[in-house]
Amino acid sequence: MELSKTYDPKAAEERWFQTWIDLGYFKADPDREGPIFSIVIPPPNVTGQLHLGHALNATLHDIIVRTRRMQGYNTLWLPGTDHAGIATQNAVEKDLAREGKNRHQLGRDKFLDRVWQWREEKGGKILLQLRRLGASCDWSRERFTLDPGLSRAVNRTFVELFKRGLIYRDRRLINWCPRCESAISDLEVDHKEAQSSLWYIKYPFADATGYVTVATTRPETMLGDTAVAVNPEDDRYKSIAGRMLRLPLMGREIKVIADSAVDPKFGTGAVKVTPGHDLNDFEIGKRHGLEQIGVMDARARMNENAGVYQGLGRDDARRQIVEDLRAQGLLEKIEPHPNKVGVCSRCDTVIEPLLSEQWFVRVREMAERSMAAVRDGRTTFFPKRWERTFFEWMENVHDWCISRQLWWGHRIPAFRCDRCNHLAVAEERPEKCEECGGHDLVQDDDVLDTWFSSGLWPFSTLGWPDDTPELRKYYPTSLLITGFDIIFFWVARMMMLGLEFMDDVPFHDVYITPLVRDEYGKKMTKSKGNVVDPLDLMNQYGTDAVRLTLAQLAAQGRDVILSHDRFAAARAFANKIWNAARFVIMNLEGAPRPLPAADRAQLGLAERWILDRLDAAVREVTRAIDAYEFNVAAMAIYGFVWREFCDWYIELSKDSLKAGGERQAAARWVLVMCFDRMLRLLHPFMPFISEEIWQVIREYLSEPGLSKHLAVAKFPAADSQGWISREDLAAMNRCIAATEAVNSLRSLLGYHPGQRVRAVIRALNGADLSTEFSKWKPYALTMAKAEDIELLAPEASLPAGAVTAVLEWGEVAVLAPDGFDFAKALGVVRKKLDEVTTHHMQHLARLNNPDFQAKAAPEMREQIRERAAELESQRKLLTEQLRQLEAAA
RNA sequence: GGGCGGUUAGCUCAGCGGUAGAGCAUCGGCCUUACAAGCCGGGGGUCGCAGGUUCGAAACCUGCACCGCCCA
Repeated sequence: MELSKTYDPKAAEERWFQTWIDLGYFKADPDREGPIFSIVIPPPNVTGQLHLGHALNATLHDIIVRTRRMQGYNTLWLPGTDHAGIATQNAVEKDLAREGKNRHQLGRDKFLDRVWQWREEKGGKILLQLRRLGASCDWSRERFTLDPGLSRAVNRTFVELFKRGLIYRDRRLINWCPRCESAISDLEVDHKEAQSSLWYIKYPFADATGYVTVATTRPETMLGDTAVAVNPEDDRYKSIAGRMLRLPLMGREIKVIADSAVDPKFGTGAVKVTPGHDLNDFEIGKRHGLEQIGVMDARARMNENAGVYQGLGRDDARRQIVEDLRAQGLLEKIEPHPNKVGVCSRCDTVIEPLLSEQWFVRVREMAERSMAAVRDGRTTFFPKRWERTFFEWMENVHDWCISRQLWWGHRIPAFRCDRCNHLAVAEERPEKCEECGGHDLVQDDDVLDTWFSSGLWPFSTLGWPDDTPELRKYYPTSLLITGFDIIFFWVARMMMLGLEFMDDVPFHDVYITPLVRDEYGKKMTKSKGNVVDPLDLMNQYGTDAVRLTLAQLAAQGRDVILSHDRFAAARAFANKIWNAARFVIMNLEGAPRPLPAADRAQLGLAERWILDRLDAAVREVTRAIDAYEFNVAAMAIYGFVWREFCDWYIELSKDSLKAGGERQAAARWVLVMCFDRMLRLLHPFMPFISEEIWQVIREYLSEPGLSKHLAVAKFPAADSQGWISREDLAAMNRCIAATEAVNSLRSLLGYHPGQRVRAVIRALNGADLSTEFSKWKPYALTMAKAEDIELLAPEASLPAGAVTAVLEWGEVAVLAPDGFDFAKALGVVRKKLDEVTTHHMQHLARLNNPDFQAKAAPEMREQIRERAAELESQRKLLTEQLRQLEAAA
């Protein structure tokens, strides 16, 4: 097969993904034997578009999933999306608005039809994008939170929690988005810095004997005031506690109360209390039995409790109220005041704390169980420190408001009897009222928070509440990979609900991915316009290169900062592998298929060395993946492929390949062997190019039961016997060091790259390297383009007219060309001498330090002593060398 | 206000108690038939600052500065 000169990612990407799917490689089979590895995708928003966070997340998922699959695990990676209540409803409402319509005109059923239609046409695009990335999910098991099965799980959960007394209904102050016209959870409120004002308002005493000035950031809510509060320790106000005030504009009488929650340093130290519109005031109100008056409606317009202001929006009301207070002489002053306002994380509208009747989940006990599970290590976070974040939130968790005043979502399974007002909570609509037997049952209008259904994801997707083989086999899942911003929203909910309903944690490990930032370290957001589209990157660099780059950048506990250079480097790497493959394949021309295995006892030093290096890479990559050190794994493969296999072994193999016979056969076998295992190692990171190449290599392999595709081939394991002795490994390292020294000298001496040179080597301290030298001399000759390299006797002197490099174990000298200006070499030698001298001094200082002698570990003392001796020899050689150069120059 | 993380070569990051590393970029030399998305070679860092612990600190402790994030 001919391979083109550069790698074309497009062709391979299109070819293989569909093949893998068609052959069902990614399908999980609960009946299969083997250890289990299961993972459910953090369901992206059905409205979502792939961004780099998803791309990173999916890449890491795929790396570990492919690895486990190749390692023979019974593997499940289950994909899907969530219905994203507010986001999706917003998207469709926007479409409607463009047509000049709104959902109320359509009515609930028609509107829902429309959302489903939208979902069919535009939703779930992100899953296609994940396929493009190569995600090896079991696509036949794709789930959606509003699927019938998952909806049944939601109903069951709701009813059960209700029965267990963990779901209740209550009227309290909740975060209300006046644009979405729905309650939202604390977590869906973002706090934004705003430059606001502090209004100082005079509240006259009811008996007209003066006034108290209160400071407020929200004058419009004063219409709902039911008290003014002061701190009981505040001497300024001690005398007025208990007196009555007349609320301006409204005229009703309110009391001055003392409550320690009041901060005497804020404003005047006296604050208005509005239990109907402020969470703190709500708490104060409860303590003092104050009335709660809501003065706004669902769209944050003033309501019937707002007197003459009824009908005004809250901003207009504020202006009007301030105006009226001013006119009545009750506005003392206005001060600028930086303030944090809560806004809806979905639509940026300022949140209104609103009194309303909602459904809540009591989470305390479930939170305790979740924390215990993490404390016991039944679930472990990577990196570990995120456990703290998890605990902090769990410890301070409030009951979870789960009802949303939306249409798109799971409708709450609660039914109210029109006749007797009895409320029944049931999975299915009851035939008749269990109290009065009436037939007019009205289902609750509200739907559930999307996270309520997402919280069931690890088991609802596996068939719960039915006892399915999937559920039994794949729950608890092995691993969850997600971003830290989701720990509260989702991880916490899954933990609570998993423990509550499955009596076991939903996952054993939680890997928290880094956050992806742009090249300037800024968070990518649409509003900043610095969003990089992963699909553009894939088109530009190839999917494999994007994946490898993301893996390389994913260091635990750090943000990922994008760099185009890194993507380009990964693309270069893909090309490097491609060309290495071309080399190997060209040299297999005429070789038998499969190749006969070489006799390992007959393998040369270089062959045993590269096989050993490969094993080292296999061990390191395996270890790193197990530890979720994706960057380390990626770099280990990169280093092996490029620095060891390509730079050294391929070059060394050329002589053997030319030699023909046994040597050629052995080199071919080693090349194929290395390439095969290298590709297997690489496959989880770069699935497309590895499969593309492997298909060609495969014909030369003779493994029993060899799979048709790399996607399901066995992941490599290091050879148990080992390929090389300690001595031979050291010898090969000396070969490499000597070669590098010769090349360095070639460059210093100004030899043309093609020109052959003569070099000599002399071991330090009388060591005899003659045996090993005979083994590696041919390699050094090739790699250093040397005409000859001679190993000198330890006592022999170096030839005149040569320049020397000093290594740890000896020196290497290359003859200078005619007319070489030796002065050029002086700088290099001086620098080296300085370096060695400095180190030598440091070592001597330590050895001469009595404390070091007394306290350092014996092995350390020995090590330093040896090293000092080595440095001293080097110093002598360099000094001598310098003297000679000075004489020659 | 409470908490977390970061600060190491121009850039992006490893290293986390005993000779300061990688990749990219940069500079010099090469079109050496696998690869110029390449090959060979070189330069480049008082490891944020100040104390402390230690025979020994980039690493451990304390404080500070700056950057980023989370929670209130």
